[in-house]
Amino acid sequence: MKEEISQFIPLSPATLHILLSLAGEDRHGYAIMQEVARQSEGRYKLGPGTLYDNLQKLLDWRLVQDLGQRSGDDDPRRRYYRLAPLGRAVLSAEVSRLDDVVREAKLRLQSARPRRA
Amino acid sequence: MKEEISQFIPLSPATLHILLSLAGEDRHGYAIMQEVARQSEGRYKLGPGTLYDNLQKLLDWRLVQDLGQRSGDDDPRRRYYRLAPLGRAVLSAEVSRLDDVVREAKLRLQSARPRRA
DNA sequence: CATACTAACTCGGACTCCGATATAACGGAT
DNA sequence: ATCCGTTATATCGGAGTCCGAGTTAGTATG
Repeated sequence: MKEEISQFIPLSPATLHILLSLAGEDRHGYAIMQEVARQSEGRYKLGPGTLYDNLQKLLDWRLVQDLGQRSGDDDPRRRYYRLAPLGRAVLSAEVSRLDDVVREAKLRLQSARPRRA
Repeated sequence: MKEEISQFIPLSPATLHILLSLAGEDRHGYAIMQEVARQSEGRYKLGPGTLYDNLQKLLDWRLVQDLGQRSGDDDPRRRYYRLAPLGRAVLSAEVSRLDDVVREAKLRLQSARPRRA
């Protein structure tokens, strides 16, 4: 189990943002691109190449499920994706790792600063 | 200046860890590998290929300086590297971005339960 | 002097990134 | 009806990156 999760870590920035955008709700590809841009306030933008490469990889790894079309009056072109339980576990492990990295980095950046109040 | 920094972001996991390992003190290549393994408690290990590809890139970008050999009774094979001021600024910006990502992710992971079909 | 470790570095194949491009359905305004 | 900007999925190929295996050689201890 633990090994299953750790083999996917660390996640590339693109992969991390895609999983994160699916953590709150199921989304279709175009919505993932928009959500990633929104979440990062435009600091990070996903092109279609990166998105679909990653989505394919995530489907192969079973971190994400393909839901296909959604019923109702929804735009029938849309293909929805859902974060699978394993994907959620991987995202969670990666976030906790990054949390450690961020804590460590803050210490280092603060203590070893060139003098200046 | 802001643009100068943002063009390097996001950093790949390898690049981030190398910069972070240099934030506290100057290190030679082998020590960077050991420090990255130590910092991540073995969860992330850098091979020499990744290390030297990245180091070359960081030198080209002037985020890191090559200090060459250190004087004294130090092992003369060692080549030391130092985090340049621009590198420190980039690391700082990336850490602050990751901090946002981590905060957002924690919210998403706790508020949204896995759904079933 | 052997052998384990330290140290820098190269190589090449696999993998990833990512914009340009293709295709087409949608929605609203003429 | 037809036009047009947007929404939407997807592929392609070049550039860039990852990364372990291997090379060479100095160091340190027994």
